[in-house]
Amino acid sequence: MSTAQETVGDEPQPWVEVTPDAARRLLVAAVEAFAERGYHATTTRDIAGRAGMSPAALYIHYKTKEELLHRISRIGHEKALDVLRTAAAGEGGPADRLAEAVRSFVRWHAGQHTVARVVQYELDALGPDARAEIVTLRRENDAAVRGIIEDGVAAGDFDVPDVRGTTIAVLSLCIDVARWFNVNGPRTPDEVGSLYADLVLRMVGAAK
Amino acid sequence: MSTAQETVGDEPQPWVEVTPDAARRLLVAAVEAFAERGYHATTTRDIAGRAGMSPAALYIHYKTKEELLHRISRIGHEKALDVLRTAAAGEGGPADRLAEAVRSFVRWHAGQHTVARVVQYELDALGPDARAEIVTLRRENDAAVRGIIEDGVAAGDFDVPDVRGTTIAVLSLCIDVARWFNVNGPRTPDEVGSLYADLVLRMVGAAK
DNA sequence: GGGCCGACTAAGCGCTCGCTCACCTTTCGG
DNA sequence: CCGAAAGGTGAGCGAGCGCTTAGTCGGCCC
Repeated sequence: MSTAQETVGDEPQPWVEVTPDAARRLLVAAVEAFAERGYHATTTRDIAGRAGMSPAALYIHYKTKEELLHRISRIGHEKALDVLRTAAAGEGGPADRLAEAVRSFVRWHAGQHTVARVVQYELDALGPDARAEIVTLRRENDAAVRGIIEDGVAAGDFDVPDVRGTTIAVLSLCIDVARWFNVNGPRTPDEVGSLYADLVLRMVGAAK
Repeated sequence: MSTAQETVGDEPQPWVEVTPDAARRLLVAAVEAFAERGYHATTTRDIAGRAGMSPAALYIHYKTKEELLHRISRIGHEKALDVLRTAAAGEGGPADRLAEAVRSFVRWHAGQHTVARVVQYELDALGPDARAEIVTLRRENDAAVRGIIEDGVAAGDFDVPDVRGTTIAVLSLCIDVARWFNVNGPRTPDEVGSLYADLVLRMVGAAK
């Protein structure tokens, strides 16, 4: 998944797998619109307009407005999960791996906060089938983080009385970055990632 | 604000200040509907129906659908802020006060997660004036938490390299409880509150 | 008992929504 | 040079939206 050429300069271009070009432009426009106003407040006319096309053009590439959201959600979740798993599978002890996982997961949620907002907060607008699929992906996030924490506890590096609860808290902390992060704020995604990695190591009682 | 009789049995009835009775029933119905489906996906017919009234009845008590959201947001924020401030002004050292603040703030967000969800995630549906008013209330949350952390640092009880960043993280952690908390899940609001109080004390490096 | 006033409803207005359809261009293999 | 396929447009349909209006009903003061 990360093998494709996905960056141009230092700006991530996470939609190269969406073809043809018009379909990608529509999808990028939808991400912007959904993140700004929410799924239900966004009109198909608005999406098409941002992509420089007529309202009818949307229906050549997508069956419904909901399909757009579904595609965005699936791709977004897969990207985030990929980022998390790569870090979780890295070298070093549990503390290093947890720190790196949090750092990169947070960096993604801050840097891609428009996508992340759509992915995290518009889930309920999906129908039952699509929602079920996304929920499955989400559980894998949980499993990845819990795995590292369990490793740390087993190795005696962490002191965590409630592994499941702490896992939820760590993920919740990272995900909520998408809600409050502001591009014009004082912090870069990198800085937030480092701060949060430090905070999470404290939460799990990582030995210095 | 907390002087009124606001509990019946052990269930909070946070809307006693809304009169007359029909206006309160509409507001409670709106909270349920907004929390379930989101503001934009909720229709005035749905709200009125849940309150057992005709669609037109809504407009006798509220000028617009947005006024309903505004009222809910303001009251909800005031309640949460009240809970937080009461704990922050309590006795004991910074660690005790921070733990109690987190415990009760989290308990509120879990127990009242329908209200909290509306309050936290539907802010953008408000017009500029109403939003500005709510943002002001939110900053007071921030100030309350930051105050305790600064006290702890000054007293030498906490070890916090980045006070502002840590404040954001602590509040973010508490607020996000409203998103994931599930009444049918394994944890009570009390249990989540205690878990989170412990995690936050670790985040600020509170001396044992 | 009569008149008034606040609470509520049935009906529906004007509008915008998601989506469709008839038609127009461009591209390209044979 | 032709015909089909792919990608696009302008106009507009049916539905459902937020909200209004005209009128009904019941309680209350004189």
